[in-house]
Amino acid sequence: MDSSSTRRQVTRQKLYEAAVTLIAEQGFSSTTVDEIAERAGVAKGTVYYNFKSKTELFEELLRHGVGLLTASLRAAADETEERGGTKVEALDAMIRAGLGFIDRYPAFTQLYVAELWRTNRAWQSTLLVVRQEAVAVVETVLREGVDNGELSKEIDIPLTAAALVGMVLVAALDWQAFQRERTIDDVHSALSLLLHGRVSGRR
Amino acid sequence: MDSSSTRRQVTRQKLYEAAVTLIAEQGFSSTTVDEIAERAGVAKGTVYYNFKSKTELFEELLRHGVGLLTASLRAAADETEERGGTKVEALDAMIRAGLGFIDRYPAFTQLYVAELWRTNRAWQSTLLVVRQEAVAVVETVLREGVDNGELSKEIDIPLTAAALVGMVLVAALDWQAFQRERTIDDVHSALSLLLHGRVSGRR
DNA sequence: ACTTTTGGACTGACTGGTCAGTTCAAAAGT
DNA sequence: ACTTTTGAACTGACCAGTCAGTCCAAAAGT
Repeated sequence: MDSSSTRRQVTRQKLYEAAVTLIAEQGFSSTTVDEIAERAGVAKGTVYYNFKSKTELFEELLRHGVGLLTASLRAAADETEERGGTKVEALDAMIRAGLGFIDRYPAFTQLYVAELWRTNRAWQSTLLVVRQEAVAVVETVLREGVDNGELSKEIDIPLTAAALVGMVLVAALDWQAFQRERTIDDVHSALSLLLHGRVSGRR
Repeated sequence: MDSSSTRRQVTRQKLYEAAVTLIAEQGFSSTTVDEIAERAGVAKGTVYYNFKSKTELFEELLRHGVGLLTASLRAAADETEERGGTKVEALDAMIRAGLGFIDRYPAFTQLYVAELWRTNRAWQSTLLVVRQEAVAVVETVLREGVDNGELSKEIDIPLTAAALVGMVLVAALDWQAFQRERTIDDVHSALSLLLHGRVSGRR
């Protein structure tokens, strides 16, 4: 993460890690600052020395995590681009990147989904910005695909982007929570089949 | 349940309605029983006369809501069956039914998604049962479709069911939260296009 | 070399408020 | 007669945020 490994950075990182799992399991409100501090192996005061409030800690956590996700999606898209792949291939690569992210940071994903559609919460505006960054990456690829004729002009870009993201998110969380025995490749090919429209039996 | 007393049922219904919107907005832990009672226009004592605890109220809410959803999905599937429609048509009808449900009970959907993948919570077992009921309806249709050759034998039924449910859920929540101007038909056709594999530009 | 000062990082007991759940006598509803 | 609801007061656990003080390594002073 942050290259300048000052003492402070190390502490913040420990706090992120402690907070993300606790909040994913219990939700924001029923996770106490004492718990976070204890899990991070740090005194409660340290939390407040490093963050203005419990909410601010959480918001920075969100920014941090979504930053990692969008970076990973963009990398997948760019890499396909460089290889001269099609846009559908880019989408496929992004699905895989998304699954990889969720596999590596399941707690973060859980927490993100749980908070995303809540209204009236302190961090709504942060979430909105951060969501748009992630969805925009998918929308861009869809738009390019429509422009070069590879994708149907009929598609509704924002809605399709949302549906694709949702498909990946929910399938992956379900996999993590209820179907642990599957491999990431199982999940990827199930989603790939849907993306390529090969669910109905023709061919 | 106790079909005897109508008065009690009315009170419980008012409490469900109050609780569902408040919890969807704020989450379970930061919603107080006093708030729920006030919004329902009922005394606090009444809450505890009708439910053992705040948690129990919430669990019954979950059961109640998912009951409505599965009933609506099953109705859509059965109706298509009776009309002699194909399985893909049944899936399409279920997507529409799902969207209709989310449109009618957005708060419930929000709350369900927020809680579904949490681990270590009091009501986890309730959620697990209730989730399985809903997903099973989709899995059944997929299985029948594979059996009669209408759907590809390649598909992984549990994963595809999860992905389809996720697609609908997330697209609909996004629609409700961020793209209110769209109609339910916009959303339905975007999802339908995906289901039929007509995203790639061929015809 | 040696003492002293500085300041960033951390500590943990404490405070003030909040909230689930209880109690109960009286009223309302059926 | 009986079930259900009311309303308001009360308890005790719990928790976000505070703050006076500790720790320590490196800089400054002698």
